[in-house]
Amino acid sequence: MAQRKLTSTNTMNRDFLNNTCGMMYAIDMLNGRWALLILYKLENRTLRFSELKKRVPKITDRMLTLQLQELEKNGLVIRSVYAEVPPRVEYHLSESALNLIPIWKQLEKWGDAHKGTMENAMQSAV
Amino acid sequence: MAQRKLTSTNTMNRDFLNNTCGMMYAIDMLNGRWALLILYKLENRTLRFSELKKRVPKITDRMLTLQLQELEKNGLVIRSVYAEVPPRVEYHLSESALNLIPIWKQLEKWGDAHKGTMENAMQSAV
DNA sequence: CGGCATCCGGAATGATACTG
DNA sequence: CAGTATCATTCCGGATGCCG
Repeated sequence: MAQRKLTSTNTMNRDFLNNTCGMMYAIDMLNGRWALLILYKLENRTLRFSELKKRVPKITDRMLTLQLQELEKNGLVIRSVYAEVPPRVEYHLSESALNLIPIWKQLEKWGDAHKGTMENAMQSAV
Repeated sequence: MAQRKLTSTNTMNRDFLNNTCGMMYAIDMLNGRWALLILYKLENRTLRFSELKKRVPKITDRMLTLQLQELEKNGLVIRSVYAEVPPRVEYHLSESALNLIPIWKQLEKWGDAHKGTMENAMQSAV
C-alpha cells in the first residue's frame, strides 16, 4: 500500500511526543492540511462522504479518504457504514474530538483578531 | 534563494482562507512541523538561536532558521540582533503569539487527557 | 456512492559543508 | 554564534482510472 500515512510522527517518535507534552501529541494528531477543516465541518452534524466533499473546497477524493482514515485512526472521527444499495457512509466526531471544539472556537477567534495584524507581514509572502 | 517558503497557502488561496474562517487562517500561520514546538519553547522567555536549538530536539540549523523566518514573517516571533563580537540573536514571542498561549494550554490539556484514549488507535499506526 | 491503486510533480525536510 | 548554500531524500497531494 502506497501512502497510508498522511502525517504523524516522521521526525519525532512516539516516546518523544509523549514525554514532551500533550500539546505536541495533539499537534501530531491534528496535523495534515485538511484535518482541521474536516473536523470543523463536522462540528455539530453527521455528514456522508460526498456531503463532506462539497463542504471542503478543492479537496480531492483521495485526500478526503486519506485524511478521514487518519482521523478515524486517531480516534477523532467515527465512520459508520450502512449496507445499502447505493452504499452510504457517514462520519461524525468522536467524544475526544467534541472536546476540541471550544479550542477551535478560540483559535478561530484568534485568527479573526489577528488577520489584520498579519496582513502587512503576509504581503511579502506572496 | 531556494526555499524561502516553509508552508502557507499551497492549495488554498488567501481569499479562501479569509472567507472561510479565522481558524484556517490561524492554521496556515501555524503550519509547519516545528512551529508549535518553537512557540511553545518561547512561551515565557527569550532565547537565542543555539538555546532554542537545544530545546527543540532533532531540529537542524536549517529547519530552525527557516521556521523562525516563517514565524517572524507571520508576526509571531520577534527577532533581535545584537552587533556583538560573537554575534547574538534572540527570539521572543510577539503580542499576537502571546495571545495564543492560553489556547496551547488547553490543547496541551486535551492532548494529555486523550493520549490514553488514542493509544489503542495508535497501535495500528506503528 | 464511496472508495482504492498507480503514477508523478512539487513541496517540505534532512545532511553536509562553508562563512561573517 | 548564527546562520547560508547546495545536494539528496522523503513526503504531500493532485490526476486519472478502476471497483464493489
